[in-house]
Amino acid sequence: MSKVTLSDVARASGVSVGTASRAMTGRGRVSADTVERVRTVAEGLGYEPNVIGRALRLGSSATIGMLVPHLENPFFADLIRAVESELHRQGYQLIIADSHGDVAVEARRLRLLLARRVDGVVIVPADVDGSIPAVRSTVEDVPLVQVDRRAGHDLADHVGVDNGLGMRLIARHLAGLGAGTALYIGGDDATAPGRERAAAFQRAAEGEGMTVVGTCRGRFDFETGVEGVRRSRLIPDAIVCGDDMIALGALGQLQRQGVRVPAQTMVTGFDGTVLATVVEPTVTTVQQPVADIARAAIEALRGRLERGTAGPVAQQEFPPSLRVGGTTDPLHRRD
Amino acid sequence: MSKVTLSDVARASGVSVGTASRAMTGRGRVSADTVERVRTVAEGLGYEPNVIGRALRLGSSATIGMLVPHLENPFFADLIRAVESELHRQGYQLIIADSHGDVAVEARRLRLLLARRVDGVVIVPADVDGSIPAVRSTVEDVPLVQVDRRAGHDLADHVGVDNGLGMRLIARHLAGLGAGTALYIGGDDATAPGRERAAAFQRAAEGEGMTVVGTCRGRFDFETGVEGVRRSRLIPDAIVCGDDMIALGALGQLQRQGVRVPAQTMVTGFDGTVLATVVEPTVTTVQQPVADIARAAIEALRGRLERGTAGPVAQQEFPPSLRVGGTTDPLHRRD
DNA sequence: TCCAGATGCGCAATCGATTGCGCATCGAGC
DNA sequence: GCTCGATGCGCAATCGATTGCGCATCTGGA
Repeated sequence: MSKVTLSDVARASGVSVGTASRAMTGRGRVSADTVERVRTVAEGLGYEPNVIGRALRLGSSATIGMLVPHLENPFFADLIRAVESELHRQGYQLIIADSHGDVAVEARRLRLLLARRVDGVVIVPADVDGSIPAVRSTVEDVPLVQVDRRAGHDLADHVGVDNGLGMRLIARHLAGLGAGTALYIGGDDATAPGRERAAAFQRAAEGEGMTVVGTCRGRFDFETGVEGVRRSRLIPDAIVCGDDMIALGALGQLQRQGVRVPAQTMVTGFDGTVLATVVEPTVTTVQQPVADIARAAIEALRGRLERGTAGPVAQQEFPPSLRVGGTTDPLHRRD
Repeated sequence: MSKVTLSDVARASGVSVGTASRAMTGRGRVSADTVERVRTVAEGLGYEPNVIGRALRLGSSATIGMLVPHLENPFFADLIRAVESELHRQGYQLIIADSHGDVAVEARRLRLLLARRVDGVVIVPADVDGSIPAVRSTVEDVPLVQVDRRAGHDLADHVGVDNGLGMRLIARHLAGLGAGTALYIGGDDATAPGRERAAAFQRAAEGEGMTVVGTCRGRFDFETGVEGVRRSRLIPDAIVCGDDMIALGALGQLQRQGVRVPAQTMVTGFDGTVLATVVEPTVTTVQQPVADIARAAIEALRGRLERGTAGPVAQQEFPPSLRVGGTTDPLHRRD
């Protein structure tokens, strides 16, 4: 079936391989007659061009590699989905790999992607510092764009969300509901969003006259949320979390401890994943503009593909929006 | 960097390309001396073999393609992770693709994987009937193993979970807690697990003397769980769900309607994903032996890689286990 | 009728790695 | 000293598709 090669098509059409190639691609001088004949034969034989052969000759594979730290994080699944649909619109394919949040694995996967001659790389770096060498060496060879997270500072193009705005939206919302004290549970300094969101909420809270009564930082996962609540002596007016996974962990632990949400304390997440909608009460969160981010990332990649990998590093941040859920519902605020 | 080719290495080592190749692979007759010299030079130049060139020559790429219907379903993320780690242990790479549950997309993605000359395919077919043509034509060209879901019946190797046992575990557990009536909310007949689990629970419930007072079938997602609860007039002793996503939807809707779980009704899921642990109460579920399934799938694939794609179709089912959570906690059964 | 230019197509090189074949060299045995 | 076998390595073909070059044919204009 898929073992039909161009030379089979050529033989069956009575032309040379070169002519058959020209007929299929439409490039070069071939008669309209021949084009039609060859294409008909190709169709009849079920010919599918061998991507490997073409890639070897052209030095490009019409393929982009994408590397994320945790496939099981729904936010990254959303990102992948958005990037994939954007790429397919442009005739590219996507190879997905998972670094398991491990810098060494990440470096290995990057090398494998390069050996596979991907035309470009979309990466969510595992660690803001630890990923620097891998990103730096990759960016010399192939167009690369960082999404969401970032390694180093001006290492390579980056597309993300405006974390400052996101946290201001949260702080304003909470303050508007009368919150005066807040606990922050978020990602640690190993990732750029971890750093930025923590700092951004601190500033935003101050701007709104709220007091941050505690902070807990760890990985972006449920356990961090659970731990953050467990360690906290007092229950503040609001618990602001660095992402939705943490928020779910925190919410669950609060409920286990018999704390009513939003009556006794409010909870917020970040990312706007489906997770925030599957619990009761649903979680107020910051909706990331995933489609915009994906589109901008691909555009940056294509720009470098066409204009060369040199050129100044570009950083883009898209504005998120607030998605209000039951965890900050004023109607149940004090029942 | 990665533009170093074998001929560069050969030139720098003062040998021919052929000898350099033999030195790197270790196959063929080369002196230990030359091997060491060439490898040192290769290392120094940062040589990475070009997978494309090698794949073209060898007709194989040391790569397996994996196609799942919904990347955002944590169960499939678990499966991918398990398959990937098993493959890496054996020196293979994994290309992941998402069919979005669409049979047409699935067929296209399969063709692209074949054009990319993957050595084998691991697939979770989107539809038990609709996926038949795509699976049938793929299985002629390349080793293929179906995981979790299945297309047709004896079309290709399949590795999954013993749905019958899973549902018997659930039924026995619920009956042991005194449940006499149950509502079943699960996947529809578009997937094999959807069919099997529904039928299996029906049988298992009868076996335990329970009455199935209602059934709601749809896609494996949150909405189905929400709908199932919303449509149900009465609240039975237990609500048994076809997977964890449905269970979360059902649980959330119950809580919105003010029904206390497990006090007024119990809820169970299926798959044993992390989802079941992030809500309060945590969900009782059937833990799939994901690692066993992945290992068996790869073993089946390798078997066909070595012994040819012919041979009888093999079907394997692994026994799951019960993971008890708060949704069936007897201590809070009647408070 | 003849020539210039255009058109159609085959030939062969090319991408990078692998491998069968054959030549040259070396050592051992007689 | 000669032969035989083993060993080391280079040559060139090969995988499949693309493309520059050049030959042959055709067309139109003078």
